[in-house]
Amino acid sequence: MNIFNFFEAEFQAISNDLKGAGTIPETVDVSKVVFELPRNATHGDIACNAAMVLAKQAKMKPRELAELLAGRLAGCDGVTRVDIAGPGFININVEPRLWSAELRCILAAGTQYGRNDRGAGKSVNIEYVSANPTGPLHAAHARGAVLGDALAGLLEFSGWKVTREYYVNDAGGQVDILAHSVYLRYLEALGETIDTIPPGLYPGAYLKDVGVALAARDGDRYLALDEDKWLNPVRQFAIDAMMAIIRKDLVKLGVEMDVFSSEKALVEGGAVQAAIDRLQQDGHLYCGVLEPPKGKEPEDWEPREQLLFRATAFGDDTDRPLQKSDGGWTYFSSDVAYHLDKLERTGGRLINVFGVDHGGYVKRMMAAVEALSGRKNMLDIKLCQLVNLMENGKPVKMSKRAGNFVTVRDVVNAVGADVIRFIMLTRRSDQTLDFDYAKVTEQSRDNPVFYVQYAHARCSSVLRQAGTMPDEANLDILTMPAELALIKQLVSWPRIVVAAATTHEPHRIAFYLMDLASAFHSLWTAGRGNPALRFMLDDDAELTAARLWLVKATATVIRSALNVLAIPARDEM
RNA sequence: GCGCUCGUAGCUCAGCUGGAUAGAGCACUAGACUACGAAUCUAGGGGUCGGGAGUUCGAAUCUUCCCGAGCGCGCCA
Repeated sequence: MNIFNFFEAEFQAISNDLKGAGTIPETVDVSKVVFELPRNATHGDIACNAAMVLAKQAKMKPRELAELLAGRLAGCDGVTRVDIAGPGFININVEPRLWSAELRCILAAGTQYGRNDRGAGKSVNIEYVSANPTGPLHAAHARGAVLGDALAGLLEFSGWKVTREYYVNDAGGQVDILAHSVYLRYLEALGETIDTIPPGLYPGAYLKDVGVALAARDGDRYLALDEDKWLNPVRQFAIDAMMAIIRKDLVKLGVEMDVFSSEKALVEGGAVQAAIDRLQQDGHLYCGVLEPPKGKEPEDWEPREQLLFRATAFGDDTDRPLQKSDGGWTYFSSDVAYHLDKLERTGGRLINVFGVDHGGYVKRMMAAVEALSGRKNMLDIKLCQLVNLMENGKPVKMSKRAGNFVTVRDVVNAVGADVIRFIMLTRRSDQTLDFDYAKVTEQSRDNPVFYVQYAHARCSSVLRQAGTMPDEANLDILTMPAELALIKQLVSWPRIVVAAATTHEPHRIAFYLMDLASAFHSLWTAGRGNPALRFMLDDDAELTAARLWLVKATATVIRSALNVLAIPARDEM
């Protein structure tokens, strides 16, 4: 039993008791009452906000209610003192044994410590990366990849049934351009001289290999054909080649998708028409003329009547067109179909990880999912800000026009997947992030990956030197402030998981790991100045045993948290 | 013009969905080394949380209006 859950359960009993006695009304809602570690350690071991949260409902003054509750809480097992402070905080001090009991839970659970069942086995679909199949993943894609993947690990750790999904935009104009670009390289492979790649086509050298491979497989059969004859096979070949590259890049990053969904298959299977029929039936569509956007009117704007989705009924700023002037579907309408497909397949919630450049797309997608599902909050969209690649503080130059950009593969080869996975989570996802090659491989406090891994390596080092672990230890004797500070940090892990999972914010795990590492490094160094604080003591086998278990628990929690991020812990640096 | 994401220490950023005297790291100052028990740690100075108004016991957090930055705004995806 988690110490916080213990007090929450005790509080539940106390409030029921008070309700029964008529001291507080039956209707009082205690769901916002929390027991937590106070920010300031001088405020005791555990703080409770109940008096402030419930004062209005109970029609009592916060301090008065606090007095009442404090009296009851003082009677709970292990409580040594209860104070009331500030506007009505109830600060509880407990016997150290309550903390060491938690330590035993950690050791019993191993790296499963922190897991919870909030998801209750329900399905959630996370769509991320979904880069166009027109080239290798570039560095900016890595952030979305890591965010989505960490989120997936986090939600699994919280009891959700997670599907990791990549949406392949293999229909539409971009892949036609790809096909034309590859066709040029194909001609080149067959001996024709290509001076310059015409503007509008993909100039990247990575397409040369694709042209060569196409020539090797199919020979010169497309040479004399008209475009409408070669376009389909060349396009398919190119898309397959690009997706093979992208999958390899993802594997290098440690990302393994469960599902790759094809836009082309969706469209050809009639899913768009089906989705539109569905919206039509439910009365969400109409034909109308859109106002041009104010302030920035496109030069070629022509008012025209078109099929529109009534997105404004679901909070969007304007209604959204579903059909292009040439009669084809807009990207939005195939995306509507795709989200309907995901809703039906998943039978649960959806999460999309988008780049910031798709920010303007969020409202209409939320609107569409609400219209399709008939429910709010079925879709959460995480926007991923830009990554600035740096080398010793200076931006890395990239020339898009020449087609040479820094790829995910380049970065993985330079610094390793573990470093990328961690560093990408050292900022909130909606904050821009500087990724400095030099700094992220530095072996110092400046580099959070190193700092965390080093803490784990130090734990391993101690355990190595100790040899075998003592079978039993009296953990109740771990009572020094620095020890208790570390234990409290360890005990926080399950709550971090819950908070990060419910807010869909995996960066909290990275920050937690840094805090935990800091608490451990601090305790470690304390032993330097004061030999009595060392983990292994020649003259005190009992304390040594207890401290070894503390070290073991620390390593366990670090490993558990790194596991969620799919980063292996290291035993040596 | 409208919308989205932001604005927190000199710099880079957290802030547990409204809680206590707003926290870290870097840098700066002063200290601690028998190197996997110094790749680290301890202590110190440093703030009008962009600005105004509002909501309430209580606001960095919620509402609203300004200022500033980035992104987006039918027939690209």
